Amino acid sequence: MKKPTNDQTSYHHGDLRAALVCEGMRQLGEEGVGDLSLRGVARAVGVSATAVYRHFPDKDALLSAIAEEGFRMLGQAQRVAFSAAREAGARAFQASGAAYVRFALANPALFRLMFARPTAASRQSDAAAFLRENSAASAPPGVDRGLFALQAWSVVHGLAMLMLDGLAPADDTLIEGVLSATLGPNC
Amino acid sequence: MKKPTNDQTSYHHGDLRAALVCEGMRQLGEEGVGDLSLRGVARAVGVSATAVYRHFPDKDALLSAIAEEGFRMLGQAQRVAFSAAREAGARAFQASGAAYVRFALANPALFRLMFARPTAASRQSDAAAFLRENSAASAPPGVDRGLFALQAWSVVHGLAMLMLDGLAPADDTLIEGVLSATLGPNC
DNA sequence: CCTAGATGGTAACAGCGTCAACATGAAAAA
DNA sequence: TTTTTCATGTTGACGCTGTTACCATCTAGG
Repeated sequence: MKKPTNDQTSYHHGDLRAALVCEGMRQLGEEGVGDLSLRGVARAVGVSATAVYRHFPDKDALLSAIAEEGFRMLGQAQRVAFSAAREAGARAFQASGAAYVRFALANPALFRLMFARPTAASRQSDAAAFLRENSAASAPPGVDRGLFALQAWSVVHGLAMLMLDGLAPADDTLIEGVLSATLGPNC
Repeated sequence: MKKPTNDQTSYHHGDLRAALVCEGMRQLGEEGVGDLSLRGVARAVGVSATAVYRHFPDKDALLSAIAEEGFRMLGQAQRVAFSAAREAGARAFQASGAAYVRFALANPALFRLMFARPTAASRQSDAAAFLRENSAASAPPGVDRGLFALQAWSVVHGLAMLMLDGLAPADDTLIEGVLSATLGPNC
């Protein structure tokens, strides 16, 4: 058979690496980052703990892989929101910012994991690239593009974190309000 | 003797709780949050691991106490920067914002710990109170005070996080630039 | 067909957070 | 002063964790 088998009877798993990342992502949806154990993920996938080491050098690498997948999801959420906006330009950019915050609120543990690691491969992430590219469309004239992008990113990231910590109410109207105030009243 | 003894010979420690928080804070300055173990802190203080449980119900409580101390330090850093500013009002408020970011950069692991826990007693923290109180002085007229405070907090918090993760260069000029752009050009 | 290498499992290690049971000593009660 | 009490510290143990060394199995290529 050419396709990888998924039978429980087969000795080899087929695509264990993907299964581990997937299961890890799933467990992040139910518990916090601290409750995520290498052994637990392996157990859930139905494989011995040490099998993980055939695909990841250590636990941290597995977490990084999960985080990387998270960044991919976040980037896509931003792009979807951007495209879905009726008007292009500044308004669409704000929509992508709101999507950023909403993603964090919808996936608290994952979002925390993504940014909780200095080791992370988050540099030059998908989400970051999106922000840098599209912020220019919304930057007011005469303002440094890079500075504006960083400012926008800071606001959405900070707002997401504060709402995640319960330091600000996770209110959709509030998100729009803060973003409008930051990105300029011309929205 | 009326004073608590600090001799290594004495069975009772004197003020173990404070010593544990202090040592935990110290270790946070050298390693990451993940490398901080209850046993390790107890060992460094020269006490058995289970002695910790006379002062904290579990490890999480110890971490929360450390975080709480961190919030106290952060609040003070903001107040100092605010007072040190020559002009009062908006300019001083911006200075306190810059102090917020610099505190995060100076104490990366501590800052991460402070905000990495949904369980944290970070609600109604010292730093938060300061922001809410003093943001009014800098809010442009006609803008909702609460919204402005949240926006300002989001920017400094997000900027701190991004710089901590290496997603933005930890540049002092950059901090001032982003803050100026956000808090209004009237600074 | 057979062999080599990728992918899996077993057993064991030290370290972790935590609990139950016991020891100590300082301060209140006698 | 003597006695008792109770907060504080210790020992030993349990199950769990990440990780390693070594062995088993399957599958692809000669």
